[in-house]
This record gives sequence, structure tokens and C-alpha cells, in this order.
Amino acid sequence: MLDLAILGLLKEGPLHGYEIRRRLRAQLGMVANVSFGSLYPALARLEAAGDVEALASEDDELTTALPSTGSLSGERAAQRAKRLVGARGRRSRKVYRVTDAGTAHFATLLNASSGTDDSRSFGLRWSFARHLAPSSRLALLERRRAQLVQRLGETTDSELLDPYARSVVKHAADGVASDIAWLDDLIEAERTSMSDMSTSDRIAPSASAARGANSPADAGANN
Amino acid sequence: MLDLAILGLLKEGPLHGYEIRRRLRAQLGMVANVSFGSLYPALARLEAAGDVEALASEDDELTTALPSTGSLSGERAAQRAKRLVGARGRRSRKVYRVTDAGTAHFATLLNASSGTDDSRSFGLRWSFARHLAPSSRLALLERRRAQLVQRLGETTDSELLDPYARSVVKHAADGVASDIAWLDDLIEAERTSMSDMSTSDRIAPSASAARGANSPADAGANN
DNA sequence: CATCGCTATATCGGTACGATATGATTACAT
DNA sequence: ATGTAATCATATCGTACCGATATAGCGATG
Repeated sequence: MLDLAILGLLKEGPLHGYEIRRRLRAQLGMVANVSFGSLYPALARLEAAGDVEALASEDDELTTALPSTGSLSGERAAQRAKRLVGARGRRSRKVYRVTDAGTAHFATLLNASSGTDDSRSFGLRWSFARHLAPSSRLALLERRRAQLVQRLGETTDSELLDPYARSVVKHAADGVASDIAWLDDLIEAERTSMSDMSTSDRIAPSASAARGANSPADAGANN
Repeated sequence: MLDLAILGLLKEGPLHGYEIRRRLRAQLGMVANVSFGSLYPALARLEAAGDVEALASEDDELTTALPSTGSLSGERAAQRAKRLVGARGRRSRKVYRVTDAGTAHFATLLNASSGTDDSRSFGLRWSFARHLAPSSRLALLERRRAQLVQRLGETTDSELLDPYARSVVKHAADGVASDIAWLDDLIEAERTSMSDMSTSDRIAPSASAARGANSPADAGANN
């Protein structure tokens, strides 16, 4: 569940652990709240499995790609270059790059029909939906919708609970209903996108639900 | 986080593990989805800590208090009573009862201002809010509200995300906003309840937000 | 210059989950 | 009646994640 986030971020370029966490919290902080205690073991696990590999931390074009560490303005850079000989920066940060096996593993995780189905897991999957084929996207949405409908059906909204507990259950059920409505919107958008793709020209640069997504499908649809 | 649920359920009467899980999923399935792999270790942990103690499984007034196991209609009951001599039932189920130390621990957990603050933790806490003093209830609500407001503020809703990820972040932010609105309603209800309590008679059996809750405050307000 | 804060990696203990094993009892079909 | 499927009930194992903590280099502030 965390391997997916790491591999998905690393697909856009090599990063080190601290920066992975920074970006995950900045961009997907609402969805995945990852901590160091899980991130570094996950990176070690992925490296042992051959899904990622550690670069030698050359920090040649890495620091230029990371404006966050910035504030090195000329004189600072010279001072730093004089102090740090060769290939070691502040604390020898380990920069990871995704391998081919890691790309395959990412596709497997993203496309997996089983696994845990809590809201954070789905949110993470859907935030990488640009790497899925349109049919897989639709399947993922409808699978998730069926799960939520089942959850709503299992709600007993019984009156034997005190008002506080009942309030919690009611609010949670409202949240699930809101999720279902959201999924319905997404499903409709995906459907119209697919029909637009099939009926119009191959290159239709506007009015698509997936506008702005590069490489619309690089993970095979295995179902 | 699970100790709270177990102790809260056990406050209403002794139960065995399987039944604890059954009730938690039936009543608070939206909030706490507990599994055996965490429930039984938690029970053993609580027993080792002295917060609960195991009864000898007499199943005299326990099975009568559990209509779920039912369908024992006369003849079945006689057959069963003949078969099972004395104090052991189907699989020697261990019935737990909360101790005084467990009650104190429950109050501590419920009243704790620190600890994890995810939505499931708060939902569980609030579903036992009848055991809190009104001032503690209000403090809990406003603490949670401040956390959610901060979460919303940290959202960057940046446009550098692709439409799929942006949709997830947007929907999550909407959910947080909905939670804040819900909390505002609860805060207002608690405030009016407190002012009603202070301005009207001591015994006002109707028009209270906490109507139906027995023993309105048995956990001390420690803050 | 000393201390604080940020960057950066790593480990530890505890908590929770899913899968699985085991066994006893009940329901149901053959 | 007998087999067999389902349910009740407890327990354990491996794994994942989190919060707290340790360590350490470095820039900025006072």
C-alpha cells in the first residue's frame, strides 16, 4: 500500500527518501499520510526486492531538480562544492531510481483487484489512475462503488444506540453516500471519455476527462 | 485505540471475544472495523494489564443475555443442557468483565488529549461521549475541529497534479470540510445543552441533546 | 559560539490487519 | 442416520504501519 506510492512517485524521476515523504505529504497529504518509520523500511524492502536501486548520490542534476533544498545562491554553492569532495552531500542522501521490475510491480499493485479496500488505498490508487488503461479505470471505480454500496447496506442504523454513537454512524454513512456520488461522477466522466475516444478522431486535444495526463496508459489491463 | 472499544463495550456487561467483534461490526462497523487478529491479542493484553478479567464461563445468564446465539427452542435447550455438564460450553468461550482499573483506563483513554487523531479514532471516542463530562465533550470537539482546520490549511490544491490526483485531493478536502460542518453542529448542540442544563431545573427530562444516555458523566473531566 | 531548526537516514516497540489453523457445534441435505 | 457444510469461538503468524527516538551535518539566529 506504500510501495505503490513510492513507485508511483519514483516513476517521475529519481528521489531520495526525505523528498519522497515531502512530496507525498504536500501533494497527497489528504490521502496518504506517510511517516519515516514506514517509509525507510519500505524503501529498504523495495531495494532488496529489486524494484528500486540506489544511485551513488552524485547530486549533479538532482539538486537542480529539487528547488526545495534551494537557497544556495552562488557563494553558498561554491562554499559547498569546496567542502564536499565528490559524491557526498549533507548526510549522504540515498537517491533511488525505479527499475524495470519496479515498473512491473507498480502496474501489478495498481491493477490488483484484491487487497485492502479502505478509502486511503483507493484514493492512492485513483491518484495514479493515469497509468491505467481506460477499461481498468472503469473496473476499479465500479469495484470500489460496489464495496461502498455493500458497506451502506450493512449499516443497521439501529435505534438502540445512544445519540452520540448514532450521530457518528449517521455521519459516517453520509460520508459513504457522498463517496458513492463522487464515484458515480467519475464513472460517468470515464464513460463519456471512452466513447469520445472511440467516436471522434484519434487526436482530440480538448474536452476529455483525462486532459493533461501524459502517457495515458502504460500499465497493461490484465482483467 | 482498540482497548477503548473493548472497554466501552464491556462496560455494558460481560462478553466474550466473538460477541465483542460481532457487536462492534454491527453497531460501529462504519467507524471501527475490528478483526480477530487484533481483538484477541488486545483482550490478552488487557487481561495481563488487569483491565479486564475472565469469568469462568458459567453461561447461566450470559446466553440468556445473548439472543444472537438463539434458536434454541425448548428441545434444543434440553439436549444441550444434558450434553454439557457444568461450566463449559461449545468451545469454552472466555467471558470477560471489566475491572475497576479497566474503568479507570477507559476514562483515561477517552479523555486523553494526545494520541493519534485520525477520523476513526475520533469517531470511536465520540461514540462513547456519553461517558464524558459536558466540558470534556466540548473540548474534544474543538480539539478535533482545530486539527481538521489545520489539515485543510495545509492543502496546497496545486495545479501541478494530473486530473485524477486532483480529483482525489479535492474530494478528500470536501470530506474534511463536511466533517468540520458536522463538528460545528455538534458543538452548537453541546453548547445549547450545557446552557439549558444551567438555566433550567436540575431534572429536565426532555429537550436535551443527550437524551437517552444513562449515567451522563462517569469519567472525570481532567482538563 | 552556542543553540535552534532543518535536512536526512535509520531503528525500535507497539498496534493492527489478513490469512490461517483448530476444534466444537449446529443446520442441512442425502 | 450419516456425511458435510456453515457457524461459533479462540488463537497464532507474518507483515505493515506508525510514533518516538537516535544520530548527524549544516545554516541561521541571537
